[in-house]
This record gives sequence, C-alpha cells and structure tokens, in this order.
Amino acid sequence: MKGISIKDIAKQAGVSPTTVSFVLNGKAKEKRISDQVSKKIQKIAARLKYKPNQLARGLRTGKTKTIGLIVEDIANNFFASLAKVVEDEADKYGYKVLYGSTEDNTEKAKGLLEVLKYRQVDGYIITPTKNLDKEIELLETAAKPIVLMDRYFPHVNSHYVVLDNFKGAYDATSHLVKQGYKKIAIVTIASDQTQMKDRLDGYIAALKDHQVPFSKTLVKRLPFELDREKFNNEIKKFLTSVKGLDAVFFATNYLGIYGIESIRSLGWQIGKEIGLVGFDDHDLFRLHSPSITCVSQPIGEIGKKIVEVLMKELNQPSDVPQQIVLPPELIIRESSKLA
Amino acid sequence: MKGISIKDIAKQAGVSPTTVSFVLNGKAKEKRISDQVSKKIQKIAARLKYKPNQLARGLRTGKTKTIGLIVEDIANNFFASLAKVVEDEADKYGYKVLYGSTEDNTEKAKGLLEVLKYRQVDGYIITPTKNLDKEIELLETAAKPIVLMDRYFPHVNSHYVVLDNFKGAYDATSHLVKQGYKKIAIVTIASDQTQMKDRLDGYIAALKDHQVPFSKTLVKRLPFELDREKFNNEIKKFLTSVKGLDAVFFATNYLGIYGIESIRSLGWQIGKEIGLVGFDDHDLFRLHSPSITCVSQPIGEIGKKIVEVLMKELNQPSDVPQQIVLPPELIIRESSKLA
DNA sequence: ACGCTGGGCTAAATCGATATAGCATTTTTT
DNA sequence: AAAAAATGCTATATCGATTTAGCCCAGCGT
Repeated sequence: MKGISIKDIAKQAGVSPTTVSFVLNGKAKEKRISDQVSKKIQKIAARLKYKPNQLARGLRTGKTKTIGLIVEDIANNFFASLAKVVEDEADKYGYKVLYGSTEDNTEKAKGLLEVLKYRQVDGYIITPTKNLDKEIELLETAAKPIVLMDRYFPHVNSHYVVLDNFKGAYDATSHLVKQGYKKIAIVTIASDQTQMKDRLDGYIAALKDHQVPFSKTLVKRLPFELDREKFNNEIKKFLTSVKGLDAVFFATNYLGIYGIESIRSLGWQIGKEIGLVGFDDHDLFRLHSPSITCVSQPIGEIGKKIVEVLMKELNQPSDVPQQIVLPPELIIRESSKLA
Repeated sequence: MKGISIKDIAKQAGVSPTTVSFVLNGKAKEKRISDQVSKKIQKIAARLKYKPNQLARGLRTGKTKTIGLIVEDIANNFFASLAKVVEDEADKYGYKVLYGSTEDNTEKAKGLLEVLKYRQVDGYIITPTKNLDKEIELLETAAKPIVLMDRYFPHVNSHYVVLDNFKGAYDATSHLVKQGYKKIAIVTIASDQTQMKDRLDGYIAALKDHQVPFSKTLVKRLPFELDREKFNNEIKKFLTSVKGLDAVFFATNYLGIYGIESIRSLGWQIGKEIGLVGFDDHDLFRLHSPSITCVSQPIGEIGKKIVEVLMKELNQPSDVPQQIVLPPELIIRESSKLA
C-alpha cells in the first residue's frame, strides 16, 4: 500500500518529476511551465489524490510542518484547553503538533527538547521549567523559532505570550481588600519563574497600595512536586498558623482546588469566615457552593496569539522579539463575598 | 546547525557509513563486524551524541516511530488524562504522539486520519466517531495497526480497549435502587455507539433485575453538539417533565456537570430530593457539596493497555484481535444518599 | 597450486521530493 | 543573418539512513 508519488504523476502526464514538483509547488509561472502542462498535472494530481510524502519533503527541505508543544502538564485543564486551541490554530496553517509534558522537571524538559529536535520540528512552543534558559538560548541559535508561553526568562530576549500575572494577582487582592477582608494570605508555588513571581508581586503591591500591612508570614510557597495529601496538609498547617487570617489567594488552579479541599476539611465557611480567590477558571470554581472567585486567563486568545507569533517567525523571522502580555479577567463569585 | 550524521561517524572511525549503520542498529554480529570496529563506532557515536535523523530513516524504512492519537476532545478531562498516560507509555518504547480532536464529528475524524496517514504514523489509537467504521476497515488493510478506545464497532474485528460500560451503568443504577430511589432517569448522549448503548443497556438491565418499572419517558438522549446553555435547558425541561422523579444517572462526565448545574438552578436538593450519579471522576464531583457519586474509569490502566496492545501489534502483528474490557469502579459519595 | 569457505567490510541503490544547472528550441534584437 | 534572449522543460545531485549485493583476503582441504 504505497502512496502516489510524484513519479506516478510524471509518468501519467508524460513529463519529468521536476516539472511536476514545480507545478505542485506553485512555481509554474516562475519556472515557465506552460499552462497546458500545468493544468494537466494539476488534474492528474487531483485525480490520484496525491499527497506529498512529508518525510521526503522534510528530508530535503528541512521543514517538517510540525511544531513541538511543551506544556507543564497536559492533564491540567488549563494546558489541555490551550493545547486544543493551539492544535486547531496550527492546523489552519497546515501544521501538526507533537506534544509533551514536563511535570515542571527540567530534566524531562531537556529530554523533550532533545526528541523534538531530532524529530526536526520547525518551531517550538514551550512552557519553560526553571534553568531551561540555557537550552532555550542554544536552541535559538539553531534558527528554529521558539515561543515561550505562560512564563519567560527576563534576561533572555525571546518571543513569548503570557498573561499579565501581576495584574491578575493585583486585581484579585485588591478585590479582597475592597470586600473588607483584613488579613489576606497567598498560597503559591515555590518557584522563581516569572508567572509565580509576578503573581506574588502583584499580591504584595495591591496590599501596599491599599495600606494593608504585609508580612512574610502571609506567604506560603509550596514545592510543585507534592501529592494531593501533602498539599492539603501543608495548606491546612499554614492556614491555621496565621492568626486573624480571613482571606487567601491561591496562585494556581490546582492550588485553588487543594485549597478548597483543605478549608472545607477544616470546617471553615468559605466566603464568610475566609475569603478565597483562585487562579484560572474551572467547572469546580463555577459550580462549587459557594462558587469561587478567580482570575481567568483568556485561553482562546492566548492560543491564537501563540500560533500567530510562531507562524510569523516561521515565515519571516525578525530580530525584534514579539512579546505579548494579555490581560486577565477577574470573575467575581461568592467565595469573596464577606457576609 | 546540522546534526551529526552517520557519515561524520564513518569518517572519524575510518569506516564506511554502511558499517556504522550496521553497528548502531545492533546488527554487528549478524553482519560480522569485528568487536574492535564495533566498539570504536559505538564510542564515537556516543561522544558525538549521534541521533539518527528520523526523517531519513522513516523515508527508507517506512517507520516513523510516531503514533497518531485521535480523541473526542483533548480539552475534556478524561481524554486529556488519558493522553498523558499514552504519551508517557509510548515514550517508553521510543514513540512520539501526534494528536487530534474529532469533536465527535466524522468529517473532522476523516480529516485527521488523512493527515496522520500521509504523515506516515506507524499506528493509530482512535476514539471513533459514528460511521468511521468504513475508514477504519480501509486503514486496516494498509497494515498499520489500529487500536480503538472508549468505543468500538461490534461488526468490525479490530483491536480495542474499552471500559465495561454496561457494568458501570448497571452498578450505578443498582446502587441508586438499593439506596431507595424509586424513579430513576438517565440522561445520555443521542448516539448509537457502543459506549453509550452499553450504558443505556446497563441502566435498563439494572432496573429490570430489581423489578423497578422502566419506561421510555425516563430516558433523555441529547445531541452532542449542544452548547452549555442548551444542555442546561434541555436537562431542566426533561427533569421537570418526569413526574415523581427522584434520581438521575448522567452517562458522561460533561452531562454530569451540566446536570449538577441544571438541578441546582431548579433549586432541588441533590441527594435528598434527587439522587445523582455521574460518569468519570472529576475534581468537581469530589468537592461538590454534596459530593457526587460516579462511575470511575481506570485511566492509568486503560492508557497502559492501549499502548501495550498497539506495541504488540507493531512488533508482531497477529490475526486475533486483542479486545480488552476493563472494569469500572463505582465511587459512592453523598449525591446518592437518600435522607 | 587450486578451489572453496567464511570473515570483515564496502559500493551503490533506494526511499520521495526539491534545487541547481543547463539543454534544446524558438523568438527577438540589431 | 548572426547574436542574444526568452521559452519550456529535464537530468542529476541531494537530504540521511538502510539494504542488497558483492569484493577482497586468509585459511583450509586435497
């Protein structure tokens, strides 16, 4: 069951494979192939349902029409939804997607990059782990475009599409303050990457701007690798340790979920006894009782922008990095209604 | 920035590319290459970090070490989680995954198959849409292994890995009966595919076995393509139309979610006024108040089996189809506690 | 000394598409 | 009418790895 090759068409049309190639690549005019021959070839190609062998083409041209998508965790709702958008958008340009999850593990990320590299993807969409900056810079010298997402390296001059995480956290915290909460904590991931740093900074800035006293004891930073039980235990331990605490901002979607679980197992009333804001929207946040206020990312727009940036670079690489920061939306629900 | 090729190694070792190829493919013995030369080549290859160009290899051998994964919707928690398992498992065998979502649309599915075919994937993992049986059979003649998942075609003799959907629905329904619910409805997707048919059959069989009267008015079948609002409206309309209704079984994860939303907007008390069982576990089901009883699929095991079956076929195709049916687990929570 | 066997390796073809260089004609220019 | 230019197409090399056929040499038997 071999496919139709350019040779088959050439034979049927009584011309050389070269001519067929020219015609099918739209170079008929440029290469001065007559309209007659050109049309004949088109017709035969259509009739035989010719599809170029991407391997052969890729081998010769170095282009595989494939992009690599590296996310933190494809099972996480945010990344899965984004992956779908990316897939759909890429498809519009004729690109397919190879994906992988890093689990926020740099070694795994390096492994993925390695594989994608020798699979010759044309470009990369990467949710970087920390310390991946070296690899990224190295990769950039290979002239394959890279678009970072969700986070980036401030000292690396790369393309990226991210959320305005500072604003997201700032708005969330300001909202809690305005609602009347007095002592607002943040539970975040122990990471110095931009997305986490910005969220923490936004939280702190909002407190400052509203003259709410800030203290380091209000910040809990947890390692990414914990399992559910450990997350819950740590969160409970922290929440009960802060005296007078009346609101908490969870800086990632899964922390929010663990947070809800923890608070409930403590028997506290979400909203009244303790205000709560999560990150990224989720069916759980929408349908929980009480429903959960959250900072929502415009997933569709993010995905579109990512692919748009990548395609632009693929077609006409520029020296100026495209750095796009999209605004979050604060979705206000019951969990941040004091009384 | 070109990669290291077999020629570079050959040059450094002072042998021909052929020899290098033999050695690196483990055919040293068979092809009678001396241990000396063999070791030398190995060493050089390791030092240069040689990685074979998959395009060139694929072009020559017809094997791309890539598998195609077609799911219904990668943004759906169940499929996303499964995709991750599949990716991890496939990686162990050195395979990468190209994926796509059908949205349960046969035309989209055909398009995906087309693309994957001319991308020369070595094998397929497919969540088929209805009427895709023709394409699947056609594809099978191409000697590329195919494993169906989640659902299958009874009249097509293919490999598959699915859940025992009948048992899942049977157990869920029996559980509701034993809890004392008297009038139990089912909300499902209007689809004649096996997974949906089996769930409906399991529901009906359980009612019969427990001598609970069944009537067609207890069954609501909704089209897949509705949006959230329409789903909610339809569900509400249905639930209020059944007199004496006191429990409902939602046959897919998203229907369960819409179900919760609908019931709440009707102001009914889940558990007491209306028993509820969902399908597939979800953070929402676990953390909802009251928590939601559901039929849970063993995602890890399913993913592992799928890849295992596919790899077996890839290495030594057999005539007997491997058809695997895994047991569901009923997770009992508060939504099915009467009083 | 001649043929035969087996060990150790390599030349060349191949997969399918593309890019480069260039070969006949015909047409235009001067 | 000779030179130059344009037209319309093709032969061949190439991407990198694999595979087939087979070369050369040493050692063995007779």
